[in-house]
Amino acid sequence: MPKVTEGHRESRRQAILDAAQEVFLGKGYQLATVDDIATKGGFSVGALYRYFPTKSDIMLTLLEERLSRGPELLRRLTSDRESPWESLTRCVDIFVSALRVRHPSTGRLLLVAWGETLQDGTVRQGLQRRFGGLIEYLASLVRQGVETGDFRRDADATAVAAILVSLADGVTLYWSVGTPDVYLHDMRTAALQMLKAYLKPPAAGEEPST
Amino acid sequence: MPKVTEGHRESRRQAILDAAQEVFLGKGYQLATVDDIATKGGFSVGALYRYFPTKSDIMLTLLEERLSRGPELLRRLTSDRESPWESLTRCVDIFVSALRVRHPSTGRLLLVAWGETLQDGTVRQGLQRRFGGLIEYLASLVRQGVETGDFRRDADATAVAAILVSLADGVTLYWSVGTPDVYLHDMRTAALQMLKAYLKPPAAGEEPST
Amino acid sequence: MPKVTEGHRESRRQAILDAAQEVFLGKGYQLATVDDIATKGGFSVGALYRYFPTKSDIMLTLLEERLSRGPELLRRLTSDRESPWESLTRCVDIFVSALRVRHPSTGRLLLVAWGETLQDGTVRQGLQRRFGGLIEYLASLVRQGVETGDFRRDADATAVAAILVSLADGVTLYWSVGTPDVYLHDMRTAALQMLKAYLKPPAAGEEPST
Amino acid sequence: MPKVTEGHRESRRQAILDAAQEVFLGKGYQLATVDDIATKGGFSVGALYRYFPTKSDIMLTLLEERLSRGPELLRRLTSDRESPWESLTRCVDIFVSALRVRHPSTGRLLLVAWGETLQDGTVRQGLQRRFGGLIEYLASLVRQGVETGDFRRDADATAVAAILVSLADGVTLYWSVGTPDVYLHDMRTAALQMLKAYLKPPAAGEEPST
DNA sequence: TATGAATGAGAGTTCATTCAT
DNA sequence: CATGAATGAACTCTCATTCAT
Repeated sequence: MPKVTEGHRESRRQAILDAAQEVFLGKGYQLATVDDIATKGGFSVGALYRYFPTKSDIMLTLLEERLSRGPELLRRLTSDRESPWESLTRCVDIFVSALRVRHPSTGRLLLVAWGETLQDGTVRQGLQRRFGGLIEYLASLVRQGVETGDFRRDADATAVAAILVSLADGVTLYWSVGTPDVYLHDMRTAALQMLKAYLKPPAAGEEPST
Repeated sequence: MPKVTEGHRESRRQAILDAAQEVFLGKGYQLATVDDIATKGGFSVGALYRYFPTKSDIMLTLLEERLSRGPELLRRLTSDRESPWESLTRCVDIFVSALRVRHPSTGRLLLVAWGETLQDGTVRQGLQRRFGGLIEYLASLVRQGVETGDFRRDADATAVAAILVSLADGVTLYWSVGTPDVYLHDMRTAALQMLKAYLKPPAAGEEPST
Repeated sequence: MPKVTEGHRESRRQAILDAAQEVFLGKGYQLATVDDIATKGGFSVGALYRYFPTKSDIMLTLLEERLSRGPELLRRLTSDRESPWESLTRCVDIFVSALRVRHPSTGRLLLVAWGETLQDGTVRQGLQRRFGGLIEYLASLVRQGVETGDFRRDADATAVAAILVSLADGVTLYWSVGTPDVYLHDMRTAALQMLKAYLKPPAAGEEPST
Repeated sequence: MPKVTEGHRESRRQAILDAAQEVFLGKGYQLATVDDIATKGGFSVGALYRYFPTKSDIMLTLLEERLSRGPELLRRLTSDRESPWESLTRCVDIFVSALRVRHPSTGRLLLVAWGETLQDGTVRQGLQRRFGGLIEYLASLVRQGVETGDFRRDADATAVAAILVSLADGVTLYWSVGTPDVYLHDMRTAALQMLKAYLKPPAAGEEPST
């Protein structure tokens, strides 16, 4: 029977993760010190070490709990009854709104993770698993469209999916870093147009969606 | 007339940059020590500091000399007399072959640079400038195609360019890290097909390029 | 009348000492943590601090209650009516059997205590008091033998006693640490022979004991 | 070709060992901090780490270079042409004078080493090897005396040697800690008398050596 | 000029002790 | 009374940078 409720413990854990994320977003993982995190969160270093055995584990947990959930999240938000094309569109929109308003910090977190990729194999694998998960889902959507006859018969589902994910991550990086000339709205439009032009070639004359 | 010829000095400088790059690619910037670099290159730390005032400057120089040259390189390799579409295709091919055989290490260098983005504003600006340069050139190609009537009239040149560059960088990251399911050849084909379908909507029946 | 019986309190105290001793024997005093002790004993750190004000006090108590009792114990076990020589022999035998079967852990405890000697004056004094107590008793036995004419007249009681105790402690250390070539039985025999040869020089031919 | 002479490097190394020894003697290994050592020696922590990879290595080196040389030292100082009995006497005298005037700090070093015995297997093995070395030499002296007929035929060489070494170490500990009632001179006399009475039983009347 | 030993601030982590529950 | 989460000073070790030789 724990002295402190499980809920308390969990909220504390989240507070640490919040503080850590905030600090990491500011100066990256390597330059962030454990003291920074403790100070930001308003607790002592010792407290932090009751919840995570090493600084690295905090990063890994962040990656697992706040970054790698992407694929399943996307699945949940789109798998209602809608056409594959609508689902794809929704995915793109979810991505854009997540980046812009919903979870802008998650974008920066991805940046932090990429930064650790060379020095920490676990981070690398985490990112790769996330990539795999996203690919898989998007490819399944494309394949579905091919099967229903909505999409061109020779569409390369995996390649398209890989392109979308790579593009999304590339955009995320530049956006997270405040690059000028990254106009999410315009890029969304153009990307969807390209996708549509490829997947649904105009048998008859169709005007592109906005 | 300097005691040591300018040529000698420059070759030494390049040796340092080579050693540094090699080390950075291996463990990232933060974890690489100045001793690592000196050891790898076979010179003393002191020597190193005669050429670069700080460790950070080495990184910055690498970024400037080996990463930011991208735009002008692309320009040089494509601005012969060819159609905008041929140029775009060439750009994609150059990218793929650079990643795969020509300068695979440059891909990893980009990864290193992204990692430093959060902690070093200069690196961030370097990447953004590179982005801007690439965008500008690619957008100009698109605009040219629109003007010549090769491409659809309402094509959003900037958005398409931004998409291509973001995609390229996204692919570079995943590729540099050895992610499975990143098949450059298939992605190249699909991307070109999408691009063509968008820019050159089939007035008549055309088969996609390989 | 205390809420908790004095007996309960005492048994708890002993449980703590037991746990502490076990942990100390394993990794020494400095490396043993208070948590180690609490975990080993199955109680909380807080509980521990209700019985002992500091970690150091546990060590000191162990020293006092389980190490410094040596002299009086020896006294009790030998002061029956027997000749001084028999008493000395008994002392040696008690020592050997204590080391080997009775209280082998006490030997290791002595080792722990010696380790703390440099950093803790109280431990040092405890060991010295113990030394003094043992010396005093053994010397009294020798003196007694001299008075009764059993032992050579010019025997240096204090020196012999100091030799015996130093020897015993030296043996204890090496034995507790599992040193090869420490054969207790052979050493006992040889030591007694030397002692006898010195204290009871053969007026006539006598064969050595054991 | 080293920039700094090998001699310089070695003297620096010794300076570190000296400082470390001094600090260890004062507060033991565990409580001594690396800063203590650096401060005592007048150099920076960093310098220290150029010569020894860890704090523990300093201790180990001290053990190896300043403690484990005992056996060979003893050998060198006694193996001239003299009778086994003279050699044994010399050993005892060397021990006493080393303790008292020659290398009193080595005695304390032994104490430090004993303290680390429980937490560091390498230290333990070092002490055991030293023990073995001493035993071996002393036992060989005894055996020699038996062979030449100087000593009693049934003398147990190993046991006697083990007794002498254990006794010496026991005495060293108590002496190093400033225990009252440890009179080296009297103990030396009594010990030699006991040894002689045992090894050279008076066939004819002999008076004991001083 | 080149060298690499030296510096020392600062990193991650531990743990004796306290105290709200 | 018991608990065990929290504290934070102190520890060992690293590494960018300097500078005597």
